Formats: sequence, C-alpha cells, structure tokens
Amino acid sequence: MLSKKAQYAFRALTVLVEHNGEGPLPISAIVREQPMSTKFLETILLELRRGGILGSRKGKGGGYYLMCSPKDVSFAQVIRILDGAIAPLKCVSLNFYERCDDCDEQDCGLHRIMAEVRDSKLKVLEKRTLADLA
Amino acid sequence: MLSKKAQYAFRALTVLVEHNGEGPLPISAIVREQPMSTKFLETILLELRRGGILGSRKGKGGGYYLMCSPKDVSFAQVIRILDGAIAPLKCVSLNFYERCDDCDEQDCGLHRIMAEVRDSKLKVLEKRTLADLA
DNA sequence: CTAAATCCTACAAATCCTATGGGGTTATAG
DNA sequence: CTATAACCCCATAGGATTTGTAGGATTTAG
Repeated sequence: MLSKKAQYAFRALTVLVEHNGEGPLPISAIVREQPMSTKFLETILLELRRGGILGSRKGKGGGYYLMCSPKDVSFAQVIRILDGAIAPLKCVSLNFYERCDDCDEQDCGLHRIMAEVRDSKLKVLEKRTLADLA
Repeated sequence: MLSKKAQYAFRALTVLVEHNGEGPLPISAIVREQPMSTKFLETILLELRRGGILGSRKGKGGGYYLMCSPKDVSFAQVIRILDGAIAPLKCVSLNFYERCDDCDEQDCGLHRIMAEVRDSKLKVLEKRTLADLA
C-alpha cells in the first residue's frame, strides 16, 4: 500500500506539473490547490528535493519546481524516494536488497514468485510518469 | 511489502504442500521443518483455517491440512487473508474498497495508474498457486 | 484419565507512520 | 538595512499497526 506521504506527494506533484515552467511554486500555493497539512508537505517536498526530483529556491519569491520534464520522472522514482522498496520482499528488491535469513534464495519458491510480482509492478511504474497524472 | 505473517504463512504452507495427503500435520511438525515462533504460527494457521484454505483436527493425532489441491489455492487468496488488500490504494481495491476523500476517482490520474498496478500484480498472484512453491 | 493437540482472547512489546513544533538560514523587495 | 517570505532541519509526540506472547478452554486418541 502507498503511504500517505506518497499519496500527498503525487497530489503535490500534480500541482507542480500543472504550473511547470512558471518558476518556483511555494508550499502555500500548493496547499491552496490541494488541501493538506503544510508542515507535513514540507517534509515530503524536502525528501523529493533530496531525491533529485525537485529543485527549490529559498527566500522571498522562492518555492519548489520540477528538475526534469514530467515525462522523465517515473512513478517508480517517486515511490522509491518516499516509501522505499517496490518489491514485496527485501530479498528480491533491486534497490533496497537485504539478505533473507530464512531461505537460500536460489531454491525458494516464494522468492521466485515475488520477483515476478516485482517485475510486473515495475513494468507499470517505470512506464508511467508525472505526465500521466494530468 | 509482504508482512512477516504472510511470509511465515507461505513457509508453513510449503511444508503442508509437501506433506499433502498424509493427514493432519501438527504445528510442532511444521516448526521442526521451518523454524519460527510456534505461538505466532498458531495464530496464522488459525486465520488460514478461518479463511477456508486450511482444515484442522483437534486433539491427539490432530493438526492442519490443506482443504484443496495446492494448484487450486492462489497466492492472492493467501495474501488477502493475512495482509488484506493487494491494490496499492483502498480506493482501487476490488475486495477491500474504501471511498477516497481526496479525489473524485473518475478524473484522478493516481487512481487510474494504481488500478493498473493492481491488475498487473493480480495477473501474477492469481495465476501462481501453492503448487508453485515446491 | 492423561497427553497431545487445536481454539480463543487478551495483551505486551516493538516498530513504523503521521503529523507538529520551533528555531535557523537564505533571499528578495523596498 | 530591515522586514518578510520562504525554504531547511531536527526532534519528538501520538497513534496505528505489526509482531509476538501468555494462559486457559476445549477436543480427541489411546
């Protein structure tokens, strides 16, 4: 399940996509279009900035803006920044791999099938981009 | 992400599949093959029984057994019993639907794409069965 | 009757998610 | 230069969920 954080992120990104190219958009303006906790959104946008998806400008007239064209930011990127692994198990995650203590990974049926699930999710989440939010 | 509960469930089900047809298998025997907390597993097997996947027999010589042939129990069934929704959002869940307060569902980009993710997960999870665990 | 099992409910412990608070820093306008 | 608007950062509170445990009740075989 997507966390609230990721859900809010997509709502905020929708607004940023709509205003893409108009220069930095302050949090207050985002919240005006998509009502949510300003403070919580602040931490989310910060994470997206650290994740390289957003840029920011400080001070008066500042705000957040997309670093790339919407069509170049996949859903997978956004979800990984905010929720971490897309795979249903750490031991089949491409980006957040952790060894599994209980199975030998080569000969584990669960492992094999969860890798299939991972791939089928990624097929959608890497194809879909912020441009599809509109 | 799969919960520990679901992971333990699949490990236990693997054992039950291997011993399918041999009559009831007690928890103690399952734990001997797949080490884990006996008590925790007890609650898990109980849920699987209530979910209709397992049957049980009480008393001496009792234990748990599969209600159907392994090939007739999909991963989706197991996951729904233990973890609930497979969809990444309640508002696109087939079995655990809840209305979404923040979007109008018809015209929500996130909604649309998460439904795609749900479908791609289900395509794998409904096809794969306990028979694939071996 | 006794031992081996499941059944059931409540709860304890730990972790994670959600959200808030407060102060600090930076940049612009005037 | 000052006021103000805005992002930056961290700590933490509160709640929800997950994970695991305890203890007793019930059932069945021998």
